[in-house]
Amino acid sequence: MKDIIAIVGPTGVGKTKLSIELAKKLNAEIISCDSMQFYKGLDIGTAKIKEYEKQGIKHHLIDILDPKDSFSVAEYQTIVRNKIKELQDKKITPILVGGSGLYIASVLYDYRFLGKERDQEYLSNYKDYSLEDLTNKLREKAPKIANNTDLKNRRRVLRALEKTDEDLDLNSKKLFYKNAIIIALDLKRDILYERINKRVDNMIEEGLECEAEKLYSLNYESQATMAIGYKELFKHFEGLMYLEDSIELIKRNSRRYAKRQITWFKNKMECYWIKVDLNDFSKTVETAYKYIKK
RNA sequence: GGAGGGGUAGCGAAGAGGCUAAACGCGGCAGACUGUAAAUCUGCUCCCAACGGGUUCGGCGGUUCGAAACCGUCCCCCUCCA
Repeated sequence: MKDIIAIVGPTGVGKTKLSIELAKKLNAEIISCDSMQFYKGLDIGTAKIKEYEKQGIKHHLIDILDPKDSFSVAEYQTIVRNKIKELQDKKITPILVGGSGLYIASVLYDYRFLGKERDQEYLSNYKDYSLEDLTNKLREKAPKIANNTDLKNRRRVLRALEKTDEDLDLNSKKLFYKNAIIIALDLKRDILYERINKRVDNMIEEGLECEAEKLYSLNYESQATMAIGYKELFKHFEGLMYLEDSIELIKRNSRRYAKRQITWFKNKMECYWIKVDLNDFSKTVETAYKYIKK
């Protein structure tokens, strides 16, 4: 029997549904691993679970942040590991559910955040530097780190500039929890994409535009405002785009996101993959349950 | 019937004699990613036994050392006039 369960997969496969079904069978509570569901007010666009859908199952790490707050994986790791301990002490099985690969990996694997954290002020010094300038600077300052950095990625190069050699000595291949299981949900690509498209239409019907407008009116630039489903509508609010085009963009970005998620789970984590049975979801639940009991 | 505009890879769209298997965007695929991660970034996408070869830019026929680009002709589409 596994004592920590993670349910991962691309957006729109049915992670939430499976997590509830499993939690009902186990003495379990759910910990969200969704980098956007942390934020209050981002409900429709992040497909946040609704109160009645929870069916009495306790959820953690949802609505813990204000949309203008910033957050980091390192903080997340600490909070969640503490939360896991707390639940286990109470003999409750934690089920981690979400699609934010790095966040999940940071908890489940032996990720260590030893160096300096990101420093917005420091980074702003380099605002006007070209990528080339930045790479040269990095090569000069820390050649070892430069060799381990994607030098075509401006954001990475910037971050690398504030890294220390401690960051190089990282061991993340090992599971942090020995008895954890990662279940990854999957669907045939075209079916997944179709579902994603439909889900976006539903979100619009449920009032995503209104929700986005509220976020927009805060007039903040933060991690939350980069969420898919919101940033595209902002373009419409700014008069740069027709509503229909914004909606299409949301669909496109969601599809691309799903694809990136699949790449991550396939290559960065060791998962038990389950093809979701859309006609008979109980079969999917059964399969997952079997893996957990092993 | 007359006058214009146009037909380019899965789609949209550049290209107007050699540097073009053909920009760019979309779509698709693969990948990277340890402190912004729903972010950020990279590669591939005509066909093949593929560091080489084969077939392309509506059809056919020309001009030329050389054409997607020039000429003729035919087919199709759009706009306007009758």
